[in-house]
Amino acid sequence: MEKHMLALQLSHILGEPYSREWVYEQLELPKKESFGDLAFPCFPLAKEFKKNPKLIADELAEKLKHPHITKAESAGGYVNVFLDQSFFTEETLKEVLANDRDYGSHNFGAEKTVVLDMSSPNIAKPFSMGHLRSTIIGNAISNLAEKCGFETVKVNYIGDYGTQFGKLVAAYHRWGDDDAIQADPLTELTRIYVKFHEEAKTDPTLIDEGRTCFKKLEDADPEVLELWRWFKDVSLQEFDRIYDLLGVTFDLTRGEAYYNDKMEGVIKRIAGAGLLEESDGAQVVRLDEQELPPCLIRKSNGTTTYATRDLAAAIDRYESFHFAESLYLVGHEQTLHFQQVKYVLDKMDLPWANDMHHVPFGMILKDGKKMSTRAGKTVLLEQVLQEAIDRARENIADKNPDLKNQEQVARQVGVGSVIFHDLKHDRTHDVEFSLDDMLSFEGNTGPYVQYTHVRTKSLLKKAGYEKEDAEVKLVDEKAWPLIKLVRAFPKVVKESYEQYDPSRIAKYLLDVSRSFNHYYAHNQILDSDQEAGRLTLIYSVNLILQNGLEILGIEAPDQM
RNA sequence: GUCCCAGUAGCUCAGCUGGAUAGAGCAACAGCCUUCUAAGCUGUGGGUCGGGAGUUCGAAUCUCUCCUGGGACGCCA
Repeated sequence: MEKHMLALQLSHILGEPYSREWVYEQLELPKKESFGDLAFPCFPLAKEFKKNPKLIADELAEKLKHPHITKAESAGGYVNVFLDQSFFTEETLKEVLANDRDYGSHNFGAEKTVVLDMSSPNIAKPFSMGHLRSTIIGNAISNLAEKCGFETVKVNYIGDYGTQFGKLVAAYHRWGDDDAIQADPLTELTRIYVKFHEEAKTDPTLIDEGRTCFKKLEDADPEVLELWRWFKDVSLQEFDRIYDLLGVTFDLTRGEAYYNDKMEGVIKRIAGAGLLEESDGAQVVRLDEQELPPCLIRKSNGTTTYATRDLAAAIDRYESFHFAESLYLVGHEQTLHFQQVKYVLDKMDLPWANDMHHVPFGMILKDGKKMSTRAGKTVLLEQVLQEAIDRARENIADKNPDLKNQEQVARQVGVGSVIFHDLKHDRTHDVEFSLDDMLSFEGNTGPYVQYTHVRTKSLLKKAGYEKEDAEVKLVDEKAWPLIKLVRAFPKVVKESYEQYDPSRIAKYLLDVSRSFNHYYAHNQILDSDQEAGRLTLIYSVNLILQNGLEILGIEAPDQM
């Protein structure tokens, strides 16, 4: 609101050709506290006025008068504006108290549904760090969507189909060991899957054998079907353990195989729309106008592809949920695939195809290279989580040995550090895997934010703070940077959702934490002359940290 | 070969869709616990924003080009 206010004032002074909107776009947040709270650069005006920007700034600063602006000064071609701190402090604290737990929420998503395709691990393969990104980012975006008023449907689209399972079955026929699979399913299944690919290097007939086995699966051969079910069951059990640890739930867990009997119908629809063409014995949809390679619908041996299944799934999702947005939390490397799927639906005259968005993310690299199951080069998420929890436990024993619920807090902090580490990075960038980095509890980390939350909680508890007798008046120059951050929260939530970018929340929480800790270290809060007002500020910070961590899917313990 | 993405401090990353002296954290070094949890705070050192050209009042940010790394490019998903 202060930005609109200033834009209006400046536009008024400048006159007709300079609209409020234009001025609003020009306004910036100064980089330094000493430059005030808002700044208007005068360089664009210099040319038109044929005047030195400094002179323009001088004049504007002189003319700018408003009850809620305490000072306007000209510096380096800018008009630096200082806001009335006590007025805006009071406004901010009132706003927080009025909304309380809903502070930062919006309702522009009301009556609309967002479907998220997330996590989507492949059965018979270990849950890797790569799946973590999809799970964690998807979960956070889902939480953001709910903050904005949307209904969400989280779908775990399990990879339980395709030639890879033919290969797995073929591998099982050769080297399968039932006892070993019972004992440690994913490890054993991965072992024979890796072995299959190694052997296939010298014996290419194995690949055909795999394809044949998949064909049998698609034709519902009882023996193959039985194996497939078994692999699937044991895998899902393993995945559930991890979802429990992460605290992530789904509204729908559905495998690709679910769409098996819907394939022919979809293919008929595509053909009916006159899109299907024969090519090298396979059936494809050409996407020449989009300058994309054709989308493969049916392979030459008659089996379907994952594109076909994604098409069937997309149609099914629309018919089930009539989504406003359908998001796919899937790695960067599948960008082309989702473009193809979208265009095929578009060509089928399904207008909602435009509401589908691939939300890509970068890969987790090991020594600068992609980690691949086939090469047996993956880092297992569960081991990482356990290691994180162990380190958190050691920390507690060292720093707060009398803490109650140590095991629970160790879990919250350990898991929180892993989740936060993932979410603080720009979604689309690749990240180099580093255990030490991920399990660090100092600096820009999840535990740092959690610890800050604990501090606010502890202050409120000690003071016996009650929201009912909150004081919204606070004159405290030192608190101003923190107040400004509190003010920004709703906007950060909105932008974070619109950009599908949880890292904005993570970075914001670090800013809030840093600002709070600085304030905390330099100002007495309890038993100070403005204790009541300061506590309301602490309450606001507490609310934001708790809310923000919740959005990221991280728990906030009261003590640690 | 074609297309896409990235390159910022020793390391990991920010940099708000073109603006003021490019910022955090880690690591290193030096301080701060008889006061609200030291998982914290304060300070120091550390940069040719991959190279080059262009656009303009102004470029880490936009355009072009080159270098480097990564990814994708119908019968894997």
